[in-house]
Amino acid sequence: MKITTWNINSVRHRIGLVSRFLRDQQPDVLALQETKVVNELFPAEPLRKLGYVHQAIHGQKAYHGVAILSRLPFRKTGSQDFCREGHARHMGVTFENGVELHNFYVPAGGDIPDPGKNEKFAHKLHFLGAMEKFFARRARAKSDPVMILGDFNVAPLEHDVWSHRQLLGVVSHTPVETRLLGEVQAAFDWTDATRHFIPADEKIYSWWSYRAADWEASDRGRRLDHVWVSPGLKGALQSQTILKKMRGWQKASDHVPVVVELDV
DNA sequence: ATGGTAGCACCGCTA
Repeated sequence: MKITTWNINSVRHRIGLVSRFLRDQQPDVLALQETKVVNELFPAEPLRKLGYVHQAIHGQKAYHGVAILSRLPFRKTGSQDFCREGHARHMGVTFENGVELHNFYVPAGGDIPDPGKNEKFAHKLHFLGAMEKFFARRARAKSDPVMILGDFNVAPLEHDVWSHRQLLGVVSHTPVETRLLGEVQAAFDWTDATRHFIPADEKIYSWWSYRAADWEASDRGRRLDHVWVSPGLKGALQSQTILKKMRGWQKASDHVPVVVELDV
């Protein structure tokens, strides 16, 4: 299975880029975040024509929104309420081969890393806590084939950001967030597919701000997008790729896709 | 220390 995740920052604005990506990469599955569109206006038809006839979409007007597009049929689909604000931030599917996939768009959390002063940051911490609880309590065995992916909006490791020291106080890399994401990871013994293949002391990013004059020259990125697999799928990991060059495409999203191949 | 860009919806919000 070739599985991909991409924060698209408006699927309607970038439907041409999505099509190009699907033609180039031919993934079995594409999980999108920030689709920014209600289900009725989701561009289902062009994606169907490319072979992605199985679509589990969960959108809302203007903000957030997630979708799972697949060439492989689903046995089951559904979105859980991890989000106390009622945002469209999760979609889950189970494939016919038994692999279960959860697509998350974790709240960005605003600018001030203090849950007492910033309600958006409090919400982000609550959402991560809900993820931790969901996987800590779930009945399904860790030996089962489960994966979670998406825009987690947290860069957990020192070399997931361009400057660990300068970002310790910046939302996405604060100790409270990285500790909490670590608890989510420990709750199901998840393996971080990117770091399974890329050493922890090597810098790697999936997001570069739109605000840089030259994103590539300054290279002040962060690794916010993740693919995690259960202990039952760890042995099936074949490769991971972060498609940095796509940040340079015309009309690019500020995030690039993460591609993971599994032998299942 | 500041402000820089982008998308959507509406003249601000979220990222």
